[in-house]
Amino acid sequence: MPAYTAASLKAELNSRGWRLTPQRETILHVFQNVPRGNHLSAEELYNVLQQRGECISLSTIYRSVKLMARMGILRELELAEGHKHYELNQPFPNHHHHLVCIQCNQTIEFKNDSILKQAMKQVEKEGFQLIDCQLTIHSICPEALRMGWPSALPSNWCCSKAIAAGHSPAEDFSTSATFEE
Amino acid sequence: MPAYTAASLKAELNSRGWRLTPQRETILHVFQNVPRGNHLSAEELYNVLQQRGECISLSTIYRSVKLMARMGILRELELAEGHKHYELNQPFPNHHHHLVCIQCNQTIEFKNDSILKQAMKQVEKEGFQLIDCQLTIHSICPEALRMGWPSALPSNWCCSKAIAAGHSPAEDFSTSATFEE
DNA sequence: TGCCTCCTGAGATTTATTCTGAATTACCTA
DNA sequence: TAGGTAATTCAGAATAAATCTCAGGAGGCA
Repeated sequence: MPAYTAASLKAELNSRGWRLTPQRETILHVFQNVPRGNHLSAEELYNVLQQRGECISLSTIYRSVKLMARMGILRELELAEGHKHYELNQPFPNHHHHLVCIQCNQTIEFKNDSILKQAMKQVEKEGFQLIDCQLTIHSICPEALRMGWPSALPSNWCCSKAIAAGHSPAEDFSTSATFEE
Repeated sequence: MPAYTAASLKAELNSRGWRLTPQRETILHVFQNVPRGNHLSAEELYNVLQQRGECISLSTIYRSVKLMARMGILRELELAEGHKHYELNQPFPNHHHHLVCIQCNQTIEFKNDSILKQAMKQVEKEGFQLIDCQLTIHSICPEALRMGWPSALPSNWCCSKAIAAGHSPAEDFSTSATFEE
């Protein structure tokens, strides 16, 4: 899981019989410049690209993102309900896991090297080859608990922290994807 | 995460303002009698129930299964592509995690108590309340590797082990759900 | 440079999941 | 134990994420 450049992406693709296209390069570039802790869905990625004047069709985005996940370049996350998110699959020391509130979708990243180690041990034992490992913790955030979760809360209730962080189930994620460039 | 009886399920539901219905009881009963290592999708659960002469509508199944996942009775698994699977959320010593081949969807369950411990530590640190924690390892199985994954394989190729175990992407899971009763 | 594939884009299509509204029923209280 | 109330169910329609199709375009290798 190295930090890909155009050249190394091309090498990796070609070695598997696939091709480097401007679209694939652009998509990887977006993920490499998303602020830490921000994951993008296919639709969000589409919007980000449109805002930058780069138009890549949704089909291509879905195809590219899935391809890169299979290659181990991206990881496919299942955090919020209803759609997948993607982020760079980073090696130690940036490899991390997710703690999610199932009420408001608020997500906290955390690092724990021993988890990756244990996954590698398990994979080796079975003779498999590791692509990615994700520990996802489903839980309830403190604010929801204080509000009397679950009986007192409507199913779309969202805590203030989650709204501030852009994790609200109702909110459009596309605008939260700013860049560090 | 106790072993639920009708009475304890009722108590748990009522304490949250929800009701015990025959449908919910039946659904829980099915999960309690599925052979170990078998997860069911909503559709598969529907078929299993039909085969047993119990007819519960798909809407109800989706709603019940989601409700029980929120309660921590079931866990929602994202193993194969395209749809979710559910299984009982079991406490130590039956709590387990999944190793998945992303080529053929073959799934291996494994136990590792330290993962749950570390998740609990993390949850406590953030003041959250644990519902479930899942370590999902995405990887490539030995047979796919021997066959020259990924370049030499069509995207729907499935290894023999996975077909035998009913993990084939193309296969209908519904018939594999037999009971121990 | 040219050929052979693979890749892209636009839009139709698929399919898991949710929504809707009327009828039913579980639970609480008297 | 009966009755009121609000949750729940069912059937089918609706939604939306993701995939498929196919014609035109372009990357990679000889």
